[in-house]
Amino acid sequence: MNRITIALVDDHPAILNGLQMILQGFPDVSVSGAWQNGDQLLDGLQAGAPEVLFLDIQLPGQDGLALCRRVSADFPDTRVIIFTNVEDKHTIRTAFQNGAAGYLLKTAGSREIREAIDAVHAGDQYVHGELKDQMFQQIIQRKPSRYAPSLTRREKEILGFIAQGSSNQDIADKLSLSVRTIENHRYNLMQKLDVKNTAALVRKAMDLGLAS
Amino acid sequence: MNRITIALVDDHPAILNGLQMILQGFPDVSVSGAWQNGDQLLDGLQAGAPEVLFLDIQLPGQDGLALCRRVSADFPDTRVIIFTNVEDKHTIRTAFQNGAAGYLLKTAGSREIREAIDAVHAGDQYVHGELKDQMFQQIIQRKPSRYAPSLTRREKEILGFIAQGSSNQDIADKLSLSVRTIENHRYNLMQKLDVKNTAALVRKAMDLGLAS
DNA sequence: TCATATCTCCCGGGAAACCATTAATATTAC
DNA sequence: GTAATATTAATGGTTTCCCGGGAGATATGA
Repeated sequence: MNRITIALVDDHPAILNGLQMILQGFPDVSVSGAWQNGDQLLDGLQAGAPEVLFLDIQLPGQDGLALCRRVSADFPDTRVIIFTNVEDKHTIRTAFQNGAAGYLLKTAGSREIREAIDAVHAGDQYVHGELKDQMFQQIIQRKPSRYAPSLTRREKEILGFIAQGSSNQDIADKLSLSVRTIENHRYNLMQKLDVKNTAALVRKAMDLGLAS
Repeated sequence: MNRITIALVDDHPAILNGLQMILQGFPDVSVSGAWQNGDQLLDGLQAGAPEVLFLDIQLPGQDGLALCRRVSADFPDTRVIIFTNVEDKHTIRTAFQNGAAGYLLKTAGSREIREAIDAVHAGDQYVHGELKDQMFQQIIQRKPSRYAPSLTRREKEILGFIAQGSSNQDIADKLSLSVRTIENHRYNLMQKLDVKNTAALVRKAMDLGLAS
């Protein structure tokens, strides 16, 4: 019988081992490689590409998504499952755009790993149920992400105006405040959200669900 | 043994009958009402509220979501499952904001109906898997809106950098171009998107799906 | 009530973005 | 191979934002 060949990439040896352990529990699966970074992966693939590749995208000094793209392009028969803790919309979207076939959070258990392997091996897309739930919750109750810093009422209000494209002067007029005050709030907002200009502020506010 | 009391509202007799048929297949469930519009529902509830209510929100001449809100407020012990074909984000969001406990598409089979009943009866939220999948697909394959003006390759590239929070200088360095050139592209972008500052540019780009 | 957080407003200088136009090259497309 | 579009870049002036500090007023809550 043909066993499904699987390879793994993760910079944490513990996770690499843990995942390997789970996979060894599947009789029809054989692990053909377990690497800790992109270079090892690319080397290893020369010796033969696996049918399924578990890829962490938070690798030190490397862009895991670019790696995914490269592997998908160079080894079209290899189905890549992103195996990570990253769960923001943008990363997920980019992953699939870069050729990923599946997306699993590291909270996944043996059962979900099994489902993911079977799905992608059959040519389907697989998405972790937990992830779908989270996305759904984000859609239905536009609540700020739990990673969002807490903003004061005034700050939220002003952030809303900024995200709508109002200038400081506009906001000052609308709220009957001094432009200086708005400038200051804006400055504080950038501090709290850890960004250095308006573009990044708007972007991050939207990503975190702080602006509609 | 206490059977779960369930009532139904749908303006199509066929669906009403079909759903009732499925529910009769569950031994621990008893259908306490089957109505064709909101008025009948409100009358019927006077005689005793069910534990679970299947509610279509496309009722002739009535706002099904408002009905959902009213029932949820007046009969807090009744768990409402929206049973409909409507699957747009806004409707779904409003449904849950109006007190819905579950959301099922009419494509649901006996098994999903069973799951939905059990989930909401246990106090959990239930969302049709098909719906979650569709929402997820919307998120990951975001194509530019058809209302988006056409941007040149360079413009898209630069818009991407701007949305990430890069300054003109940053972008100029990365692309080995003059800051003047970037300024110019940025200006053209604002013209094309009809906005007057960076904040609005980023916002609009995201709304139109031009920036990930 | 007293402390802490928030909101308001100020200064001032430097940096960046905004605006409108022109124009020389590249690239495509027909 | 010419016409249309895209890309690059410039001028030069205007406006807005960015930054970091301080300081009084006003809530809010333990």
